[in-house]
Amino acid sequence: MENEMIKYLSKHIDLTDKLTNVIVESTIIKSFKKGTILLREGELSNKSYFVFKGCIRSYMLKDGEDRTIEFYTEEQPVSPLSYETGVPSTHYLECIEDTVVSLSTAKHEKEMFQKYPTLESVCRVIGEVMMSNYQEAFIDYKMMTPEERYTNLIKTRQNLIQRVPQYQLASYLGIKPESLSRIRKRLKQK
Amino acid sequence: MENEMIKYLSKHIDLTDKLTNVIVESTIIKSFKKGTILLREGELSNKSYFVFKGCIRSYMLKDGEDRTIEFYTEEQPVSPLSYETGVPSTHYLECIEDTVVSLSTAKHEKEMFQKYPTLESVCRVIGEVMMSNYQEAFIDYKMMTPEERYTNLIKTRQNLIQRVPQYQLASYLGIKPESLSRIRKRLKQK
DNA sequence: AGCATTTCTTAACCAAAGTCAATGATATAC
DNA sequence: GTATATCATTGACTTTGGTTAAGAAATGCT
Repeated sequence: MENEMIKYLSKHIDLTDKLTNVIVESTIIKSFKKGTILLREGELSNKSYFVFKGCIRSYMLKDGEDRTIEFYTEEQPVSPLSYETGVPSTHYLECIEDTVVSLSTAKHEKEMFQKYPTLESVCRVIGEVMMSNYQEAFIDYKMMTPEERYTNLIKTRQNLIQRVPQYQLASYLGIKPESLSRIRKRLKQK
Repeated sequence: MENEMIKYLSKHIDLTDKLTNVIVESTIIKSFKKGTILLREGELSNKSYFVFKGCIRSYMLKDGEDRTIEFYTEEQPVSPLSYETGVPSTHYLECIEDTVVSLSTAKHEKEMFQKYPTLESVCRVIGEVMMSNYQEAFIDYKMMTPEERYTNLIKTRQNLIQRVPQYQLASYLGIKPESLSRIRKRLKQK
């Protein structure tokens, strides 16, 4: 399991053997059953995750409605906003499949950063890459129509479409389930 | 001018006097005339900016149309995606007013990080806060209708509405100028 | 397996944004 | 200061998504 995490980190920076060991040894692995809520609205989080297997969905309630913010699947890091800012969470984190993650706490992370400054560099770089990805996702969202967003999702995250219920996909795409149904119908006719 | 930058950094972390001095001394200040293009599609950028005065607009061309991604005004940092990733830029950076910025290059930044590791901490923390803000902006965008986005903009960035031409605002809100016109009309009637 | 619940699709109708085209209003250039 | 560009508004019409309600399909539970 840890190997996947090292593989992920290595994509962004050259890890020394020593650092690799430190990471592997201090990694805590946890499993959660489908349906487990990892974080609720109003709660503080001091945990961040790295998904090895399964899927975590982040969503919020607006006007009583469930709106998906993001799906985190294999090899994706999950760091709740309130992890960084200390502000109570506005959104939920839910395992929508049986999920295996590694877990890290803010305290533990801080200690590690002090012991191994290169690790902080790693995290800064990764943070910046995540930031870039996020910016790009936002831009894409803004530039595309719902239909384009759906066809784009088919291209970029084909597996999500199989794994995730339509109504969650719909809210992820910023539309109602009925509209997603219509879009699918429209596309079939082409 | 540098004071504003120190003020901004201090919001996120306690700066030592020494670090403050280092930052002030190594700051390069530049002025650009309205209309100056700082970065073009396809170019690589190794520069990041911090806006003291004026406004930088980032936009891209999609189907020959000019779509605004973001407006950067006083006290906002601007770091092009390609600054981090080394990938040619997909978007433009344009000064839509006479603009004064501080400038930092990737090379200079790297040197500074090696000399002053705390500075890297500062940047990591700021990066994470920016990431949070960005995530939140994205979520807001997804959760709101165009009309809500416009009224929200009035609340949060009133000055933008005065400074920026309607058609740029429209593309920033993800709609056509005609629709923004209609939204404004609708709101007046209330 | 059989029943209940949840999720997905369809249809009719409404509201809002896109499109196209024309007209006013502002800026900008000369 | 006037001519010219650009930008903003308006109107008629189209397209697409939201809403509501119904029924079909899938899933869960005992």
